[in-house]
Amino acid sequence: MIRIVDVAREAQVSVATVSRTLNNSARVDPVLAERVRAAVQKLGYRPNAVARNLRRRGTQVWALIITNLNNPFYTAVARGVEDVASELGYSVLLCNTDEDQAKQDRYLEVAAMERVAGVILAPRSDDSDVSTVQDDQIPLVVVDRALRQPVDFVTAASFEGAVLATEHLLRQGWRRPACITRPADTATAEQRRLGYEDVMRRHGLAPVVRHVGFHAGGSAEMISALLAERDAPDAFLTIDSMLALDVLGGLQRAGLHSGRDVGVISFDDASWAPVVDPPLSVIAQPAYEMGAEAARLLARRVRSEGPAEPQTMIMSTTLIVRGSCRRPKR
Amino acid sequence: MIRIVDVAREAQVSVATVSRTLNNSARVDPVLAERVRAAVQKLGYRPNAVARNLRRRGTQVWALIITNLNNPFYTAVARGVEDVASELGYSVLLCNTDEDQAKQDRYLEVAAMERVAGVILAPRSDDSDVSTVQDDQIPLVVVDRALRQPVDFVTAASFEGAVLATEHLLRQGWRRPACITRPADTATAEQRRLGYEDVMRRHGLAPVVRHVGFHAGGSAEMISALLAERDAPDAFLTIDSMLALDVLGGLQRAGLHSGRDVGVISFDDASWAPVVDPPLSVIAQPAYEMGAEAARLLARRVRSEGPAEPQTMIMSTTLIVRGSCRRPKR
DNA sequence: TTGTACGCGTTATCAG
DNA sequence: CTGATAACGCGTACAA
Repeated sequence: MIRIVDVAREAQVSVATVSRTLNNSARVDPVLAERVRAAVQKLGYRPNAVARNLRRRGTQVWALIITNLNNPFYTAVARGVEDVASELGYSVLLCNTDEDQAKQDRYLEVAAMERVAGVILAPRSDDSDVSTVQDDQIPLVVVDRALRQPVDFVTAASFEGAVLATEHLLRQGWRRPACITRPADTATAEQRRLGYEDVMRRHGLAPVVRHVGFHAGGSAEMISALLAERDAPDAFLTIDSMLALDVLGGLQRAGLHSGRDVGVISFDDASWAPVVDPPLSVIAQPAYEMGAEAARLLARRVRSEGPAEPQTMIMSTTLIVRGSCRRPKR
Repeated sequence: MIRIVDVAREAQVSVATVSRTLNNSARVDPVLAERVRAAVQKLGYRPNAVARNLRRRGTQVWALIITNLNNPFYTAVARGVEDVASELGYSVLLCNTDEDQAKQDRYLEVAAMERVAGVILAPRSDDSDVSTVQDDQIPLVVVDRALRQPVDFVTAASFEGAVLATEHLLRQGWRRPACITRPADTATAEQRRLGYEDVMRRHGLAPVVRHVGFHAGGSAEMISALLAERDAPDAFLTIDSMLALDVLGGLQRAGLHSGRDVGVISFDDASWAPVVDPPLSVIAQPAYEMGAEAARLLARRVRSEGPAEPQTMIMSTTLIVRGSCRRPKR
């Protein structure tokens, strides 16, 4: 490996001068600077970031910890984070917890040990423990799912989105919409369920709620069973696009058609939503922008800018009406 | 920040003993070891990975550089890599190049500077420059898309998959299948096109090929135009699932139905494939396993095991027949 | 403006 | 088995 001293020797200057030219950290005689650059070129020198980080007592790396890389919502968030990060000169350590609390804890531990400059976390549960990074004063921005404790937080208006969706369903004439959601310790899912139940209550209707674990496998049976009940739901609100897929599959097996026999609406505007038949109505979240905003907020924290109190940023959701909620007159 | 010396003082031992107990690198008197562990606990000590990496002259981090985080194929690969990595005690630096050669080069540079232990790369083009990591002797495994030069490489049988797909189309009675593919410097896309053309030629049919750039926007128009031609294709083979979405959208706008008016088959078994109407036939790649195998191969390279010559691993693809290729008798 | 020398926090070597 | 100490490669006071 070729070190800074090698460059210094080649350029006939001191290591300090090499360091200074490479980091523009002080004025350097243009002649020497040129010699340094030539030597760097000639030797193919590449600064050792590890040593630099040790000396600087800090890295240029962020950790982004999400629960499911297969969820297009999170990959969109990740792209938002990544774009802003690379713009600002940070690298992103992307960690996938698989909705596993233990894995999440391990990643937080790794982040702390690697002395990352900041962490963006989509927590598994609303009482996830984040003391690992907090104790080390590592800036943390929570994204998507709220934590019980006050922290910097970027999310979408889940409750309102669910209200929008449920009201749209009822407006079309569906009377027994069900809400397919995720475990109750998932903040976002819970907000959506509450929004749904709120509308149902106001309309004097009985909520029908089903919770589906993340490591599915059972949701297909659950949906088929639900469809076979005596007072089966006549519509569905699913709180993420993977659950929408499950419901669509269930309808298919039952020989039912959305936009005709049942209404379907889901959170997240997946890329396939406009292409299924009929196209799926959705509550879209600005996923990419959420990631980008979380990143910008983190950047401010890393630079210790802005107010000290935790910031919360709630981005609005959009109802996109397609065909899957239609209810023909009968 | 709390350092190893603080622990040593608290436990009334030397730093060497602390280090040894924490790394199990040598026998330590159980009594002292217990005192160390107690001190670690009490002080909340967490080893500084940056310092460790400097001293050990190496990290426990891999870089995974892919072209598009939104492509479910690559997220599946990433999961495979990540699972094996975390099993083996490595962290993964996930980088998204957005099909941008310059971004890819920057990430390779970052990987080299961060002294990652290894790199897994899905290159933008078949003549991407990987000398940045090769010069520094950083083990490299290329995944999915081949490079012109010999390197460790894990991929799926693209040519054969395309042959399978095209023959299936013809078997159903379609006579003018078109191939919608990606730029010709994308090794995998090119293999698929060649497989398609090979079958067409053997059947004495004229190939119809369209290349679509990655930053789409134009593919919708292209497909609509293609559909409007005099001798419009009566079937489509798309080489990835995003192109399939484009084709399905085009058919929808043209009022055509797959599995009736046209046949459609695509590479990659996306999660939505079984749910569109009719369900989409596909050539499935073992994406997760490809990632896992690439990771295992990289792990061997990092440990300098196995033969020195570049290894190539070609995993087989599977034709999954659903409804989208059906051709009713007329 | 330049160079020398020390320290960042660990691990590994070498005496004891 | 333990402890003192020299690296690891870089950035930056401080002195020149």
